[in-house]
Amino acid sequence: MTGKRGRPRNVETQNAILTAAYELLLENGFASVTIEKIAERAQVSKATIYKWWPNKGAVIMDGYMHEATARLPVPDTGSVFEDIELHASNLARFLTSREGKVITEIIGEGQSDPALAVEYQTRYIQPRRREAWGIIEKGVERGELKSDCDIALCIDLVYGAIFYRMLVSGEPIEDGYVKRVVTSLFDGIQK
Amino acid sequence: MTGKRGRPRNVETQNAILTAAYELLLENGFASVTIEKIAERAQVSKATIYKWWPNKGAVIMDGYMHEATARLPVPDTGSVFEDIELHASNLARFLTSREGKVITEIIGEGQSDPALAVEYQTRYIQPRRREAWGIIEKGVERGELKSDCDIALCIDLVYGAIFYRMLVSGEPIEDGYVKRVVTSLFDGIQK
Amino acid sequence: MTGKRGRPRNVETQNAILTAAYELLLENGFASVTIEKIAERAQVSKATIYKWWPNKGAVIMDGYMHEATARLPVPDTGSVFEDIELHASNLARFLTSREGKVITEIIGEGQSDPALAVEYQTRYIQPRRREAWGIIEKGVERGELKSDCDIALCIDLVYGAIFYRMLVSGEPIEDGYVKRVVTSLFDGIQK
Amino acid sequence: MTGKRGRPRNVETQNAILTAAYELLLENGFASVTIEKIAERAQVSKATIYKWWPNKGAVIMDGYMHEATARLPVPDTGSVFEDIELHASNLARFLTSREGKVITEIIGEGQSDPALAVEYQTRYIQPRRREAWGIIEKGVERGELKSDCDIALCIDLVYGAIFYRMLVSGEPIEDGYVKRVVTSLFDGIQK
DNA sequence: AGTTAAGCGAGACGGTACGTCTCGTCTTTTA
DNA sequence: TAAAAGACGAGACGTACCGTCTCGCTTAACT
Repeated sequence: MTGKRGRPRNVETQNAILTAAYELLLENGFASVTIEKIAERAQVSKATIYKWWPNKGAVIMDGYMHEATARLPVPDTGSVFEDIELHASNLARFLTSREGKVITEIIGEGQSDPALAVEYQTRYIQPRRREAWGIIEKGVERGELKSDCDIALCIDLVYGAIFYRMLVSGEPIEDGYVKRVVTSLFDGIQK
Repeated sequence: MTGKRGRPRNVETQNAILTAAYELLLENGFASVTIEKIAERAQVSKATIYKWWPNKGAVIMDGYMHEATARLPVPDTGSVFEDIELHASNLARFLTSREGKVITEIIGEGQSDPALAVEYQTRYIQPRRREAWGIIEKGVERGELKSDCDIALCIDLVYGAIFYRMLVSGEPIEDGYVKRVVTSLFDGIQK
Repeated sequence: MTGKRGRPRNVETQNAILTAAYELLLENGFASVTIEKIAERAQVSKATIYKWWPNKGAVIMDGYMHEATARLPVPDTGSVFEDIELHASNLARFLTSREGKVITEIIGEGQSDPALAVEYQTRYIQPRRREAWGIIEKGVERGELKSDCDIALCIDLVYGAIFYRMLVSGEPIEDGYVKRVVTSLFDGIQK
Repeated sequence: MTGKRGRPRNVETQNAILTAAYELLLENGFASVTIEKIAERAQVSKATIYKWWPNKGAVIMDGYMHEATARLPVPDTGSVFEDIELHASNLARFLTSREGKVITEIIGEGQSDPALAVEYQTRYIQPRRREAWGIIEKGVERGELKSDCDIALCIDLVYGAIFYRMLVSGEPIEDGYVKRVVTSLFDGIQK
């Protein structure tokens, strides 16, 4: 009775939409991506897009996750310090790239669109956090970090500093910045 | 010869515009504020608005700075730890308020609008940073903090963590969070 | 071997479509009947409708002929005057009813849809004309009317006046109108 | 206070819209005229059209009245018979022309659009009726017609027959048809 | 006092995108 | 093999804002 009745969804169509959305995103930035332009480029009817996504944010987010390039490897050198510095540096480098700029725009849009915020949190931010969590956990197990170390908090501190520069203060993330962040946190700043 | 010829600018008009912009901002959020609605509420012609501001972001930013309530006091207890914890807690409390939500929306919009980004950086973020800078500087002078302490970095770490929760991870800023942030940073996390 | 292979055509389906079309027609008027709504109400696929009818006009016309209520009786009192007056009065009364309104809408649509026009002419108008023709013919045979009477023209005059009020001038067809029409035509208007 | 405030309406714009509407009407018929196409051809924003007309029917009706060619002269030969026959023949000839076909479409559309119906009745049909009224009235005054002649009814009969052929029965209006209509009506059909 | 330049409200306008609707076609599965 | 379910491209709908552009009126400073 149930199962698959009717004409099945055309995967080509979906791909065309997501690809078009991503291309436009890279070309012109979030603000000037339009459902109309996506439809035109993907050779697709607007109605088809509205059938499968509730709004612009959702299509773009999906397009981003669909097209965005390969996952960065999670480092495992045997040293928490080096691992976390590598992982955070990779993030910083990515955020300043053409592709990375795009997720800062998505995050920006998410400030006025709770549904979009949930999307990027679960699909982009949390996976990244889980990687960092594993790195730090191993550091605790190896005895490199205090045994009562609050891992979530450490993540907030390191990655917070990077996002803060990108999203809030606008200052550039110069060479060695991440290393200084991690050093300060590891050693503490108190005399 | 140049001087002031013609009818002078009406200050009432400017105030009406800024107030209307701010009210709409609080009522409906950044995304649904429009120049058209501002003009209607302020009993002002759209052209008048466009004459004095280049775009929506600028009016709203100005409206925000014009109306936003009293400055928070900069604490000075004699202890860096306590001062920075108080200052950051005030910020955190503010950001989670109705009024504070509004600047996260402005920051969000700034991700796709460089001019707006410059505005909130110079008019909101940098003043806050200067306050924090003063607090930390005094801590260094008093010998509470390492003498080679990188003050800008410390600010990034503390305030970055808070903004990160607000803008990026979406996790709530629970009671005691700021204290834990400052403690971790002061003591370091290394064994 | 050829005969009837596969699933046979379902008569229920046809009825459901025609009934649905007619119901929607009565409820909302011609303009807001859509193939989509017919399909939904008849629990039928749109493709099935398109398989059997070329367009909306055709389904509605068929639905109308399928469902429209009993034929009016053709009067035969022995007097042309009375017969034609009765027949035309019946038409006038019908045209001003809920159901009758519907065919004026169909005729209206027919002005931009030649195929539909042919349909209602052959299936509705011409049968009515043939009835009138019979009535008048008898009047000629009985010697009540001039022997060289142009029957088609007489029909045009009587029924034309009624349709003219309905479709063109928009004036109501008040009591006694039809009688006055027939009287004027029988007696002539010349002094 | 009242009078002319704000930028005045651009007459060129209105003309462009009405002309475009009329051209499209002649080219493709009522059914395929589109607000979108009118806007495109008139180099005008859709919003401007919607500002001044409530719907497609209204623009087209206005376009028709704006562009439609010169009024036909009202004949005055001294004979009612000849005058009415001329007047009705002119109408018949017009209705079968390219331009005339267009008002039968408008009348058709009016069957599902009461506002449009009121428009063409007051702006097209009633003026024509008033002309015919004058012709017949003079005939009564001259003693050519019965003194108790119901003028409105006479108009219904003559013009009704013509519209009936155009809108309802679909039969062509051949040469001499109008003369036969008027003759039958003048002489009566009764023996 | 008269002239002149600018401020300003009202509102028209071309343009662009929105999200919805219906059309008519096409592609599956089910009976 | 007929039919339902339903995906799909096309394209019009009517609405909302954008940013620009007349208008005509006001208001002051400069003649």
